[in-house]
Amino acid sequence: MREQKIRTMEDFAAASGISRPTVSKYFNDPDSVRQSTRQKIEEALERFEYRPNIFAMNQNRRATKNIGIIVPYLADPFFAEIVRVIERRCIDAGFSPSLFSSHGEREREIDILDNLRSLKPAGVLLAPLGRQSDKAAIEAFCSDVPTVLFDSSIEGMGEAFVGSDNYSFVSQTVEYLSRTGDRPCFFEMMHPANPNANKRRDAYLSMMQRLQLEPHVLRVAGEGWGFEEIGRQGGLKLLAEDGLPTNTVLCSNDRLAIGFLAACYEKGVRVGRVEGCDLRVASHDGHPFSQFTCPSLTTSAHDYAMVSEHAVKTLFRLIESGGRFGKREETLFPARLIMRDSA
Amino acid sequence: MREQKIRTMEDFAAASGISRPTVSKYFNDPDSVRQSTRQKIEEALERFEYRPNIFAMNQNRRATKNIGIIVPYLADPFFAEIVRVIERRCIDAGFSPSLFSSHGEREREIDILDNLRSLKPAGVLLAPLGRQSDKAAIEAFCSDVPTVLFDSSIEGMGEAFVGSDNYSFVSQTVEYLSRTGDRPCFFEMMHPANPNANKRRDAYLSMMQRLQLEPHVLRVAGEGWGFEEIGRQGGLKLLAEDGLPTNTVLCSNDRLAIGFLAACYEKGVRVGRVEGCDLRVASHDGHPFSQFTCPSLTTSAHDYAMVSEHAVKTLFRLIESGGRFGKREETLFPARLIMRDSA
DNA sequence: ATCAAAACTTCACGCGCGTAAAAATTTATT
DNA sequence: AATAAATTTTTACGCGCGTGAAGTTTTGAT
Repeated sequence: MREQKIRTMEDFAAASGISRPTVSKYFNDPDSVRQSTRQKIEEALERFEYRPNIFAMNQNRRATKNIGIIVPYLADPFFAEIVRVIERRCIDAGFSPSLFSSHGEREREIDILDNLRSLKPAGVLLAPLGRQSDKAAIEAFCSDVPTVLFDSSIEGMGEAFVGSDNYSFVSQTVEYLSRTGDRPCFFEMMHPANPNANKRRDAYLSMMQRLQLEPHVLRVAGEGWGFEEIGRQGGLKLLAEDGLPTNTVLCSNDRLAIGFLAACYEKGVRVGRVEGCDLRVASHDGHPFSQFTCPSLTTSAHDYAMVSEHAVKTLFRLIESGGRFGKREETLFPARLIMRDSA
Repeated sequence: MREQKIRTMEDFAAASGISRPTVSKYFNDPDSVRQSTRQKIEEALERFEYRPNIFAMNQNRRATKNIGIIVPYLADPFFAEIVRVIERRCIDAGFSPSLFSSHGEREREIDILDNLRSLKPAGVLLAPLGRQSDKAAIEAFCSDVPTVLFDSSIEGMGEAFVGSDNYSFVSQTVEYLSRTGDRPCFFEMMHPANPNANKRRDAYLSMMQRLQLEPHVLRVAGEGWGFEEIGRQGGLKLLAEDGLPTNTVLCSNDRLAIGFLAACYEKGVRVGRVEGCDLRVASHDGHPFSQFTCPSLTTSAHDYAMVSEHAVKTLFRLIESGGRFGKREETLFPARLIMRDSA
């Protein structure tokens, strides 16, 4: 009983008995039309299953409903989890999220920003590569497109930053470890990809000072995003050289710790907090896999839900404010210590 | 010294001294214009950094240059790795890939297909959820949009399927395990999310028969995409009940094995192939994390590179063929056994 | 130099929809 | 019932580009 093929908004407007400009208004914001006409349109929508041409829409709209999501490294389940939450919120708010991963490559990040620009997004959630990022490119992008940074901050860029408080991570682990056993030494990469790593080291040093303990930073070779392998190689080297100053190792992040634990296992070093163990290992992030390491990893976890939730809310607020905040906002969420078997 | 603002292709054509239709032709395919004009355009392109409006382009083109990539579960690094390769190939071929993850949810997959339709993609690479997928929705989608399935096949859908040969996985692990030790029992989920799991079980049974060994399938409770936890819980239960008929466990996939290994560690069961070990554990997939388990996991690995490469090539061929093949193609790549410490 | 093929230019239309302005209608307020 | 306010309809234009037709120029082979 379908009258005729509905192809354009013109057709659909005729079929629903509403003028096209009003229908257009409805699709832009269903609440902007009178309740009764909204009902009529939605009835017709069920009868004819028409969808406006997305390209024609975006060509003419002042602002699109697109939202860009950029993460540095999708093979890290940490980001996959955050993306899942963010996508859902965007869709629920009537936006179309587009997901991009820099895959740890500087050039990819630049290209993504470039392509995203032509999508004329209403806003962008950007977790930058960090040290590898082309600062100038990001700065230029942020001045063109309303952008909220998350996970890893770059000084002064974006209208807002939402992330975790690195000091909170480290203070909890250091406090816990030093209270329940030997003082922790800090295990990290020589050239961290991410500014969070630097903040964590600083936090470690300051905490140790506060507790009047001698700090010890172990920096292992390796670059790039293959953290596990770097942690493993570094661990093997340290264990072979007997290079651990204490029997408690605090890793900068969980992926490094996963590699370090693998090294310990290979070398027959028993990790744990119970009697008979040689070493305690703890870490930071609350990585999805941290509960399946051997032994399960004691770690200080991001508040994933809060970070992603707040990042999205901030972006929505930014969009509503016309793309600019008066001054850059910075929100940090505290971590939550998860005590498991490794320390 | 920038003469004036270049906003439209009209402006750019004037600035480059080429007519707009020819410029348009160039952007559609740079090789479709004479070498000398191509050069002129590209010179102007550097001077003026103009980019055509993507929405106006796509609105009028017969076929867009968009390619959709859909994966069932992005938190699995397996897919993240495949996506990385596929994206790169698409970009190099002049396409714009859009990435979507169903995040293990049936409704998300349906929505993605729905949204993707209005992007009028030239082609789609789809790794379906599997058992949870809405078969009718996928079938309808495939009949509208040129689609190549990968990773997990659905009988008869899509113009082609590219994946790994499950029999190859299992035959290698079973052969190796039974040759070097006790016969393997097969560890899997009660209700696998993915048809590959069924094929692997069948392959196990047939291999065991061929080798004249008694098969033993252990099916543990659990649904959804949290394989590690399912493997862990199942492992704990089996170990507590002393429910293992042999001292060799072959897991259906690596994520299950990661959980199973965690259970073994918790229970103090020593896994490995060397003397003094209680149990051997092997698995399938070649998961990026499988080398960091404790002990490192012996597994039969996908040929990631070949699968992603061939999937992309097949899609390109499909697009060039006008979106239809005469008959459905199915390409399976063999696995490669990676011997590590767990078995 | 000749000529056909290839490539380009000019001209023109249309894609599907956003949006502005003015007129007509409905709703809310007193 | 009268009036103001809110909403919708009518009308019309334009977004930036793809594409076709017809005419002109360039190319490359003879």
